Amino acid sequence: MIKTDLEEKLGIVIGKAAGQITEDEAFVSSVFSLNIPPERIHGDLSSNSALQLSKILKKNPRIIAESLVQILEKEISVSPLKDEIGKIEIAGAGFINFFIKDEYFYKKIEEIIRLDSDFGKVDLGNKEKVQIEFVSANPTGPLSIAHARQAAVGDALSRIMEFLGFSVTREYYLNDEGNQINILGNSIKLRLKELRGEKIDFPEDYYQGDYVKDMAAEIENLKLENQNFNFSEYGVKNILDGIKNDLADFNVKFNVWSSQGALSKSGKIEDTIEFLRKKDFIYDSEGAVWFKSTLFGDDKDRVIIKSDKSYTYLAPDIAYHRDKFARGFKRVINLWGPDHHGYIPRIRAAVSALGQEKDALSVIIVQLVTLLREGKVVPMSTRKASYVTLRQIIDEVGKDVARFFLVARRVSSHLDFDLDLAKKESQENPVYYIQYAFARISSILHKEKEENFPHGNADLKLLTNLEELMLMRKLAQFPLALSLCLDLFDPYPLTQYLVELAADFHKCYDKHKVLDLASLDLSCARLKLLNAVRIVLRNGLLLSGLSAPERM
RNA sequence: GUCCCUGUAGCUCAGUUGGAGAGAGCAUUUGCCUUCUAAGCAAAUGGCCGCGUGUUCGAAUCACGCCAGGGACGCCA
Repeated sequence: MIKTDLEEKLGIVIGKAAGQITEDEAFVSSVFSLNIPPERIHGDLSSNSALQLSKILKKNPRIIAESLVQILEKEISVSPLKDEIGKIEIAGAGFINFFIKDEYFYKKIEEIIRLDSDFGKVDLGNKEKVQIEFVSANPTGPLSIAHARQAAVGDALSRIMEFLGFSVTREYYLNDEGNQINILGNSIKLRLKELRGEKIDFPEDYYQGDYVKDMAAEIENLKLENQNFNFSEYGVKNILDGIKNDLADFNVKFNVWSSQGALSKSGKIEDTIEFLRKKDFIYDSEGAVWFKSTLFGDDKDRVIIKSDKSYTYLAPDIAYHRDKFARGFKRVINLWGPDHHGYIPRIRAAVSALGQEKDALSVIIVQLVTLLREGKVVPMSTRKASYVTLRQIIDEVGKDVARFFLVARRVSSHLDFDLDLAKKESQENPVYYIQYAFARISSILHKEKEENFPHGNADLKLLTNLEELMLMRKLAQFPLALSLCLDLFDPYPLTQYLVELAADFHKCYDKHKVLDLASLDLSCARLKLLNAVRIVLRNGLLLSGLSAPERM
């Protein structure tokens, strides 16, 4: 969790004070937390230390709070904190509330403007190499709304982690061999026959989508088929191009596309199995080869080579994960759909067997999206092709609306995406609420250039209205929102924060006119504040993968 | 049967990890543009936080048990 300098320093002082009361400093330093109180009148920071201590000391929390405050006031008066902390109050059951002096926030504004696009950047990652693998949809059909959610979440998370000092590689694992790919090739072949007038019987488990017919038509039109024509290869390449194109239009980029076919050819699967066999994590039984995953907490051992000598999906996947760590990643994050959740103990076992620490692998289950049209559930199945594609979503509701919608909720939440509602509400969509704030500021700053308000050295002390003070406080909380995203491995707290920031801005905008030649000094101070708001809004929008339009 | 996710306002969802009168957006109702973008602001209405028991000074939050919805439990990928 990121703490501001102020919180850090204050935390130490509270720890000391609590230590004096309990005579056990080591214990108390971990007990309390600093929070933001529910209402402004309660101050800017709140400590529950007295409530926590009352548990151990078996005394009335308010009495403990009073002794704590006495010590705190004394300590603070002789420390640098005296310039930043104002009033200290006891409220409620025994909360100790701190009021931060406005000077602290004026300095924050200066800091934001100075750091600009770097504001909020805290080096938590120390350039640690992190791999985030997401989407990884099989190249047997276009991306669906479920993939879109993974794409939006994975991309935003990557941006945030990069911003917080990690060296992030975004990777797409391409399952470009095996049964399903053969079926894809056969599906195209059969559609081509059909196109040429042959009577065919199209099996139910073949790919039913129109894109298969389209590919068949292209093969026919361009006369691509010859003796050695590989339908599967053609299908994979064609579909993959479409996937890449869709992702690019969704503002999602990958650094590495990993091919399972290439992995097979490299011999790394055999090497990995050999490695595990030497460690005695492998045995033969019933004509198959098994991985002793129970040694590492799995329910039962898993087959990696079937009795027909072909691999199960697990074999290349273990090799793939071995390869990830061999490439130097200290932390590997997989975004998977909920249908893979039963697979987690297996792959965790494999990673442990490969000699990696437990927390080197994080698996984030991105819950399903239920797509609704006119209030009815749209069924999703790649084989049956009765689903809505990412492309359609982008075309129908727009990239920003879709991305915001997909990223603004906890990944562990099931999500209802009503297409008609999304379109209908697009006028009132929260993403526009945020972008509108940015556009309004841009407009003022644009106008200011014509009229020339010299706000570079403006006196921020002139900002004393409640709305302005609230806005400044919200700006200072930006790093907190980012750190929450990192703690949860989920970008939604950032979008939440941006809505709040935009709301504080709109309130301020509505009440206080910025550009007024009659009160030049005040105008300049407000311009400086707006500049800081503009910077934070822009940083936040970009980290969420959303655009920051200057006009709307 | 076992495991995972979810259950909070009419709808979609937050609730900073156990704290202060339960919040936001949409929907409904009512005000506010001769002034920097009304894609905005202000206000009203709306709650057995799925149900029960327990732990605690304190529970939407933790534990246990139910109920409901979704998903996973292969020598498929």
